[in-house]
Order: sequence, then C-alpha cells, then structure tokens
Amino acid sequence: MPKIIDKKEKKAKILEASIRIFAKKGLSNTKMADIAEAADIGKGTIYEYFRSKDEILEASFQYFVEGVENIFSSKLIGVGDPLEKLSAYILAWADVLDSDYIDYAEIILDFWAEGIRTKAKFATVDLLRFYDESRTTLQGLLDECIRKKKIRPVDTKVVASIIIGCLDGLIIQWVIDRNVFDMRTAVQTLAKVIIEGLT
Amino acid sequence: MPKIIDKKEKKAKILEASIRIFAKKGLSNTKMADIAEAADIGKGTIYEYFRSKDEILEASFQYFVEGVENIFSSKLIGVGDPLEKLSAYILAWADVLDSDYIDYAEIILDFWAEGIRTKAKFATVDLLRFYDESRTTLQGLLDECIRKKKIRPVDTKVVASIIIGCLDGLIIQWVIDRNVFDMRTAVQTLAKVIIEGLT
DNA sequence: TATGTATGACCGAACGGTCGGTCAATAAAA
DNA sequence: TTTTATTGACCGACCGTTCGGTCATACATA
Repeated sequence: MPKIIDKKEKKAKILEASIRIFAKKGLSNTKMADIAEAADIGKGTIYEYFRSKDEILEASFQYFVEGVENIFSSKLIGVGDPLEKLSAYILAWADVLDSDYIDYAEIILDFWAEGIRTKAKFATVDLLRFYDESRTTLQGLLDECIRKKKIRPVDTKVVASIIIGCLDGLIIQWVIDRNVFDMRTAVQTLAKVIIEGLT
Repeated sequence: MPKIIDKKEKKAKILEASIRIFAKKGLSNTKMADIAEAADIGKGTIYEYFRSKDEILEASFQYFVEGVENIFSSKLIGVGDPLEKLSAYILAWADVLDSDYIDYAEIILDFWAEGIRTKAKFATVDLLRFYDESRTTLQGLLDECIRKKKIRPVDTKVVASIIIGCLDGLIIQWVIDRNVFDMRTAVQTLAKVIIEGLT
C-alpha cells in the first residue's frame, strides 16, 4: 500500500505558510515558489492540494475570517449587560491583533484592496458577508442598548458602520506605523468616547 | 524647429490616465500598455516622461495627496470657532470622496497596502508624512478646543488617531459597498457622536 | 510490485523596459 | 515661396526575464 498522509493537516500547513508570505510580500508579489519554500515542500506539491493561486487566496481569507470570528464569539459569551457587550466587542479587536494575528493584520489591507476588484468568491461573497454580519451583530447590540435605555436613540445602522470603520481605520494606522500609539489604549479610548457619545 | 509640447501638462495627462487604470485594475495588475492606451499615446512615450512604473506610482500618490490637502485647507479657512473647525475637518472627508475623487477612493487601499511593504519613497516618506500632518492638525484642533474649554481634557494624540481611523475605516466600507450607507450622512453622524462624546 | 505522494526541470504567456527609426514642426537657405 | 536641415516627440516591435502551472520521473510504503 502507498504512503498515506493527512491531507487536511498538510493543506493547513500550506495555508499558514502562504499567509505568512502574503503578509510579508503582498498578494500579487507572492510567487508560488515562495509559498513552496515557506511550506518546505516542492512547488509542484502545492498543486496536489490547491488548484491555483486564486484558490489559495480564497482559502487564506476564509482561514482569517474563521479566526477572527472565533475570537469575537469567545469574548462575548458570558457578558450580560448590553453596554458591557458593546464595550467587549470593541475591545475584542485589540485581542485580534495580538500575537498570532499580527500576520493577519498585515494581510488584511491586501484582502480589502483585492476584494474590491476581483470576482473571486472570497471577495464577492465572504468579504461582504463578514462585514454584513459584523454590522448586524453590532446593530443588534445597539438596538438592545436603546431598548433598555442605556443609550439615546440613534440611527443604529450608521453608528454600527462607524464603529466598524473606526476599528478598521485604527488597524490601518497601526499597521502602517506601530509606534504612533498603543493599540489596546486606542481601542479602550475609542470605546469610551463612543459610549459616552451615545449616552 | 520641432513641435514643442507642454511637458508638464502631458505628464499630468499620463498621471491621470494611470490613476484611472490603477483604480480600476489595482497597482500590480496595471500594465504599462494599459496606461499608454488610456492616455492615448504609445507605450514608449511614457518612458519619455517617467523612468519606470514605480516612478509613476510615486507621482500618482503625490498627486492624490495634493488634491486631498487642497480640499482640506479650502474647507478650513474662514472658520473661527475651534469646535466648528473640528466639525468642518471631519465633514471635509465627504467632499474628498465626491465626484472627481471617486477614482482616488478606489486606489487608496492599494496605496496603503503597497505603502506598508515597498521601500518606495512615496511609502516611507510621503504616506507617513501625510498621516503625521493630518494627525498633528487634528491634535492642534483638539488642544485648542480643550484650552477654550469646549471639550473635556483627553489624550489628544490618541483621539486624533481615532478620528482619522474612523474616516479611513468609513472609506473602506463605502468603497467595498456603496449601498450600505450614504457617506455624507455617515460623516455627519460621526462628527456628532465624536463631538458629543468629547463634551 | 502497486500505488499514492513528491518534485523540480521545463514551458509558454506575459510583462517591463529598450531602441532604432518615423514623423511633424520650424527655421534657415535658396 | 519652396526646399532642405534640424530636432524634439512619438512609437511599437523586440528582448530578457519572470512566473503560474504541467508533467515525467523518482520515491516511499505496505
């Protein structure tokens, strides 16, 4: 019988390597040979696991979204007070950018840029879905706050967009130059300003 | 004597064409041939005006920054009250994204993404300078507000970063999907929430 | 030996940039 | 006015290189 290997595990290994390189070099500056080298395999082997570079790109993005969503849901469970939940949601972004996710922070701009133009599934489906779900979650939190009279009535859809925008924008600045401010402090201040602006 | 043409004007023509194509296709998906076609000249002619693709990239970015800075300064003159100035600054972003600047909005993500990685002057010098100046301007506005007791004391550097971040983040969302919210409304709401959060 | 796995030499399309040559506008000469 | 010379502007065929993807071969395991 032939050698049997864990396809799933190897696929993940390639994916992780590709994300590392994407983050370092950018999406279109990354060559298949680079990924192969980072994954410590031959270039041809990649094609045993992925049909094309585009397929790797798509899979990478989904990997990223999964990771982010896991962090978020883990930070929200157990929090009862809607205002606390709102705060926890905003603060969770600082956790997303910690440790393992630094690579993702550097890659996210490329995903955004690429996502706007390509017809790849990850862009037209996954990216929009991710934002839509984020916005819906946040909007739900805000509506709950209003219903319980924790904040004054506002256009929750617009405010939700603004909050997500703030977080994305901070990521950009932080990625461009990490010395300008501390991410955790910035996120805490943001939460404070927003919540006080709404109450 | 031969035909003498306005080199500056032609350079601008090439630049505008390149920006249009960059916005449509992305930085690294844009070919010199595409730019030539859009500028309605031969490919070789481009090299009479720019040494390389990278040089075009750099010039494009500077063109963008100049345009944005012009809009901003024009919106701030004549405004006396510091709180009004703060508001005017935030609202100016909606103007930036109007009409002529739509192309720029689509290109800005690429500039950000590319800027982080490349050693190109536009990235290491101009991009950082642009953010630094924006932050400084805003910080000055905030300091003035605090001095005149228009808002409560806060870490103005962090708040300045947050405001810029909010605006960048809104741009991203708006570029990805313009139907989600109206930019002008969002910016107005943002100004309101921030200012009320600070007073 | 049979079969799943791995590989890197190889291929062809595509791209950035070059270069030899053409064109058009003007000025000076006839 | 016509002819000729001069020169900047313009161009696209071409070249060297790069890169995504293929495939013939080799390898490892049962």
